[in-house]
Amino acid sequence: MPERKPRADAARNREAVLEAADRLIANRDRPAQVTMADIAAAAGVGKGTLFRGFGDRTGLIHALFEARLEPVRQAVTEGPHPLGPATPPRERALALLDALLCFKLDHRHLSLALEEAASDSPYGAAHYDWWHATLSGVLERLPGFTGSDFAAHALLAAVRADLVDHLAGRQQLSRERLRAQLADFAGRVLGGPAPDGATGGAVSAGGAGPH
Amino acid sequence: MPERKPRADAARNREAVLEAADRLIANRDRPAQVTMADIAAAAGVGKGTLFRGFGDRTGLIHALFEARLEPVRQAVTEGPHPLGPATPPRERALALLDALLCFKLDHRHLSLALEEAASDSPYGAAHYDWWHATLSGVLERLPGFTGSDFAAHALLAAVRADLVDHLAGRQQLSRERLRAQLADFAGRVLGGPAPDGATGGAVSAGGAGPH
DNA sequence: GCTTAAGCGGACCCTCGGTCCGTATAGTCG
DNA sequence: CGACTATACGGACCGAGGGTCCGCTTAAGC
Repeated sequence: MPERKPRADAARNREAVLEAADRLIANRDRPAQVTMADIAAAAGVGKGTLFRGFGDRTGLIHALFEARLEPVRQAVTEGPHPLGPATPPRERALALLDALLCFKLDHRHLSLALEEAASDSPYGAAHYDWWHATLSGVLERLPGFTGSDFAAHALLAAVRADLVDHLAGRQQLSRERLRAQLADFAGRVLGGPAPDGATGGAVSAGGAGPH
Repeated sequence: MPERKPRADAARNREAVLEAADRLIANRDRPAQVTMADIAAAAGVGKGTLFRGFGDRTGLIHALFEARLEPVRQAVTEGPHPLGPATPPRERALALLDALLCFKLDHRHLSLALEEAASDSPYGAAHYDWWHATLSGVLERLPGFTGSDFAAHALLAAVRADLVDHLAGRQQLSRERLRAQLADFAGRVLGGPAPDGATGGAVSAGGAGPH
């Protein structure tokens, strides 16, 4: 295959851009306020470099999001107990949702930016499909559970970035309270026995986790 | 109060603009493709008239949405059986969600436009607060139901325009199938007895309803 | 060191939301 | 019915921001 490895300065610049974008988005409170020119300036590169490396604004945000999400994804596909594949379905579904919620709380602005940058809504973005497939697959393994496809969509909708932002930011709902509410809600959807405690999921990298 | 009634031509133009916007949004498949200039041209007025009458793009879409939603709102606040206030909580909650889903299906592009036009996410828009307050209030009357505030948010998230659009449009899920799935999901959240049939809610105006 | 192609960057372009102000007219009063 | 004025019209204009282009720079192989 024609995979050519990029020049050293290109790689360095790519990192600088991602880092600058992350910082800018995290600091301004409306992600739309961060312009491509801002990012280029903050990273110390020209606009051309941004667009050559990422295609367009959506591509840049997407790449950044993907990079930050990677640890969580890893924890889900091959990680240890609560998130990993060995966990029994009910508990794992709750852990997945909790981890996703924590991630969105920890990367509030970035997640928000991703949703509003998505040219055609979050749906159709690769990472959404992945979450949906994963969650849906887990639900399917719950004995007697039906409609797992729609249920997965609906549960994921409950942790959408703008809703999370609205509740945590505008309405000052604390992290713990939010997690508890979500667990309560999800538990009801999954049916079966009430959980005997907090789910405690979430990966440590990037600050995600109970905090 | 200084409520002056508008000049006749102003009122006529206002209607023309709403009508043109509705038509354009419904026909193009990405609402963002419809520009303010397009709408002005289609309505046979100048851009100035648009902005004078509605403030900005968000205001225009909002006004249009509000106008189309009015019948549903009416049916909820003072209408007859399934949607009206006299209905027992569980059934009414299901009817509300079903009506909202039907509305979003019937006004897919408009709802989509509203969500992506909202300067700061759907949350914080007046109509969302109204739906949330209403649904949350209904849930509260369910005996033994807890966390109705969050549950209302989560349930409303399940019928967000872009998700509905994704399922109905991109994934070709039929109207009836979608309604059944939602009813199933919501039923699980509400707990209690399984419903004995379709909820059948939705107002007739504007084409909303079982179809 | 020399060559070369990968990479750089910022001037430039275009679209689109939003503004402004000179002109036209609906509504009113004598 | 004609004059007067507040209201509204509309399109030229503006600024911002995403995205492009091309002459210059420089890393990397020989």
